[in-house]
Parts: sequence; structure tokens; C-alpha cells
Amino acid sequence: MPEKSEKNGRLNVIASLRKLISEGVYAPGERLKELHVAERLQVSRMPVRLAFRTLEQEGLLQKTGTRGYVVRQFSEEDVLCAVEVRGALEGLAARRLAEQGVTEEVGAQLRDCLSRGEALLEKGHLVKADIEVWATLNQEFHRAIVGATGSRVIHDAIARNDHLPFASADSIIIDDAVLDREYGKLRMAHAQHQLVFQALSRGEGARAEMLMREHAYIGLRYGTLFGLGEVGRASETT
Amino acid sequence: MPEKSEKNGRLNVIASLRKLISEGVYAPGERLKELHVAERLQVSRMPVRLAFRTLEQEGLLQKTGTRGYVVRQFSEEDVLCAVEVRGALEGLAARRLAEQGVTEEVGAQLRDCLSRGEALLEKGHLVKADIEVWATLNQEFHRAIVGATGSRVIHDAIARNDHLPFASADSIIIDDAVLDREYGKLRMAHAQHQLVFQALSRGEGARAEMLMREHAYIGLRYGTLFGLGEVGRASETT
DNA sequence: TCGTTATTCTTTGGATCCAAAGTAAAGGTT
DNA sequence: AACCTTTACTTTGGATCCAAAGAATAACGA
Repeated sequence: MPEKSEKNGRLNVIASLRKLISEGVYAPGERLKELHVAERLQVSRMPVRLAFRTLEQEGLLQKTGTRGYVVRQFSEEDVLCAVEVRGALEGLAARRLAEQGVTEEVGAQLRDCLSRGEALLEKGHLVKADIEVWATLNQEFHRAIVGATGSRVIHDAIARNDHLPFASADSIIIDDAVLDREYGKLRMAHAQHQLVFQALSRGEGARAEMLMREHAYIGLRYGTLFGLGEVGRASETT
Repeated sequence: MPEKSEKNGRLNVIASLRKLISEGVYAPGERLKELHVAERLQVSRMPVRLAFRTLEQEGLLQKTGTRGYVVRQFSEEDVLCAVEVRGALEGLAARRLAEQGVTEEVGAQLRDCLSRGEALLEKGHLVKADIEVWATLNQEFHRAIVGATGSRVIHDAIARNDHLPFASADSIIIDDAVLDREYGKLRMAHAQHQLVFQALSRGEGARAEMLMREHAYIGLRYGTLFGLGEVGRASETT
């Protein structure tokens, strides 16, 4: 059973359910029954119902025509679309930020991310733990940009579209081949980050947008969207 | 009190609450109490709680730091961002559609929209009822494009970002000046639709995208996002 | 034996109840 | 008189109960 919140001893049903789905406990296409989930999480049906609503909005669950919810299936096509949506929105954020100018604080934050990325690269190779480090770093870089636009509307739009159930790095086997590929991806992503930062600093909005949109594809290009093989299994997505 | 569903006699709490907010019954910034809304809509607190969750996801409500929800305030800046987000996403849809090719069925649907738009224009002026006609027509055109991409991911992304509480046409005073401006807007929008359709038919993806992005601004350019003066009153949006 | 109908069971949606957390107010103390 | 503490009340979150809608199954008729 999932761990409860430290603060009030309450279970975050939404997070738990999201985790169960991304772990594949509830498989894509599977019908989800309130009572079943409730018993599994040791809560009553009520919080589960709330969670279903939220996860439906996130796109993780899907209302069946008749009744109840099923776990949404994502095709490779869906993943591509999600990537493009993300690219479009983050590109928008980048353009806005470039046009409104990067503050000293945000600039420092981005530079910090870049230098930490540099440090990772200088090692010449990756170990498993580095993948998580990079993931955090990457997230920080992107969040800084989106956050710096100051537009909650854009921020929310991105957040709302960021719930595709990709497995996290620790749920798949990381062998040397994977680490090699990840290193290559990291090199490329880092270079792209540098370019984006450059464009942002120079106030080149259109260029920043274009670079960010291209950057969004990196996970696909390097075939290291963890778990893609799993989520891509679905042939039908409607 | 709002009308109940014909089918099962049940009230759509989400739609009702959304309406109440867009009508200004619950003003931006106002704290929303479950019990109060429940009594107003003649339902128990439960469906209201569900609705709060959904509307929070939609961005209409906002969780306060401590407890409860407040009606979200939208600044003019927010509206601009929402428009750009919409443009970015619909632009994406247009590009995809152009690249994958417009089917005969979708082509016919779009042509139908265009000819109906033409008919409206030929009258040389608008009456109040035409505004609603155009709104429907416009919606149909955009939906056809987004729907034709076949990507639910993109469709949902757009739908999720389409909940800003603009007042509908019938909630403001429509005088001759407004009708004139609307006629001008309609001319322009129709022309843009024609161009988008042309680009789509020719498979010119990048052009279709660019045109669609520009088209998104039309409501702002013509200052006829009904109710913008209202929602724009908020100075702070965080 | 197959199809149709009726009955039962499953599952969801809504209402009410209870507990916990947070807020406001009142009273006491310095 | 001002500030702190304690108490009462407001409001939300969770649990349970009840009703209604759907699905499955069984029984009856052709």
C-alpha cells in the first residue's frame, strides 16, 4: 500500500492512483471500478470518485460511453502528439520570455542548470544515478523558463498536458546500451538548452520558440521515452 | 434555478456552476463555499465538490492556499495568453491535417462552413441573431479541423484550454456600433478561414499553421471578445 | 433450440452524517 | 489597553447509506 502523507496522515489518492496506472497495475483499457480501487487504497469510494474526475481531466482515464472509467490507452501516435503539444506550448513560453527579457535572477537560474549539465557531460559517461540527476536538472530548466513568463495561463496549459504515463527511469532495466544512448541524448539536449538560453538572452523570440519546439522531440529522436514500448502497445486510441 | 437535463431529470452541476460564474453571479476573486452553491443549485454538497474539482482543472476555480476555492480572475494579459495558446494548438492541428491530407468528407464540411459564411456576408450587414449564427458556424469550422486530425490528444489539449469565462453575446448590449464592428470582424475571419482552407487543401502544413495562429488573434484585434472589459478588470492574476 | 422478456445483481450517483482542521471571537492576563 | 490563549463555530474531507440505472442471467414462450 502507498505511503501516506507525513503531515496529516492522509493518503493522496490521486497521486497513488496515478502511480498504480503508470506502474501498470491497472493496465491500459482496463475498466476501473470505484469499489475495487477504494479497497485497494484502503479508503472509501468518495475520494476515489474525486480522483477519477481529476484523472479524467488529465486524460489518464476515459469515461466509457455507458458507465464507469477505463484506463486510457496511448498509441505511439498519441505520444508524438503530446510531444508536439508540449513543444508548441513551451515554444510559446520561450518566445514570450525572450520578448519580455530574461531577468538577472532567471538568467542565473538557467546558467546554473547549464553548468550542472556541463558537469555531468564532463564525466564522459553516465551511471544509472545520473539519469535521475539529469531528469531533475532538465525539469528545472524547463520550469524556470515556463515560470519566468509569469503567465499562469500558459503554465497551467503546459501542466495540464503533462500527465502522460511514461514510466520513470527506475522501472526499466538500465544496461550499458541504454546508458550510452542516454549520454548521447544528454549531449544533444544540453546543446539545445544552450542554444535556447542564447536565444532567450538575446531576446530572439522567434528563434527561441523554434529551438524549443525542436527540442521537444528529443525524447522521441533518441528513443528513450522510458516505457514507450509499453504505452505504445495500444493499437487503438479512440 | 437552472433547467435540469431532459433525459434523467438530473442537474448538470458543472455546467450550471460554470454558467453562474460566467454570468458574474459569483464574481472573480470571490470565495466559493460548497454549501452555498449546493443550496443555490438545490443539490447536496457532493456533486458540488465534484464540480469544484473539475472547474479547478479547467482553470475557472483556484484552490486557495489554506482552504476552499475562489473564482479565478483573468487579466487582459491572461486573455492574450489564452488566445496564443489556442492559436499554437490549433495551428498544430492545422499543420497535421494539411500534412496528412484533407479527406473528401472533411473538405465538404469545411466548404459548407465557408459557403454559409459567404451567405452571411452577402447580406451586407448583420442583425443580432447573425452573431449567434456566426458563432456556431465558426465553431463548426474549427471543430472540423481539430476533429479531422484524428488526434484525441490534441483535441483534448485544445478543449482543456477552452474554458475561459468570456461572456456570451446575449449578455451584453448589441448596438449598431457593435454590429458594424462584428461585420468587419466576420469579413476578416471569413477571409482567414478561406486561406486556412486553401492551405489545408494544398497540403501546405507550415502555412496552414501560421495562418491559424494569426487567426487566433481575431477576437483581440477587433476588440469583440465579449465581456473582456469585465474579465480584464482584475489587475492581479496570481 | 433460439429468442425474448423479466428478474436479480452489480455499480454508479446523490444525500446525509461524522470527524478534523482552520478561523474567528471572546475572555483573561500582563 | 493590547496581546495572547482558549473556546466556539464555520467549513471542508471522508464514510456510509440509499436510490436509480445498466448489465447479466435465468426463465419462459415460440
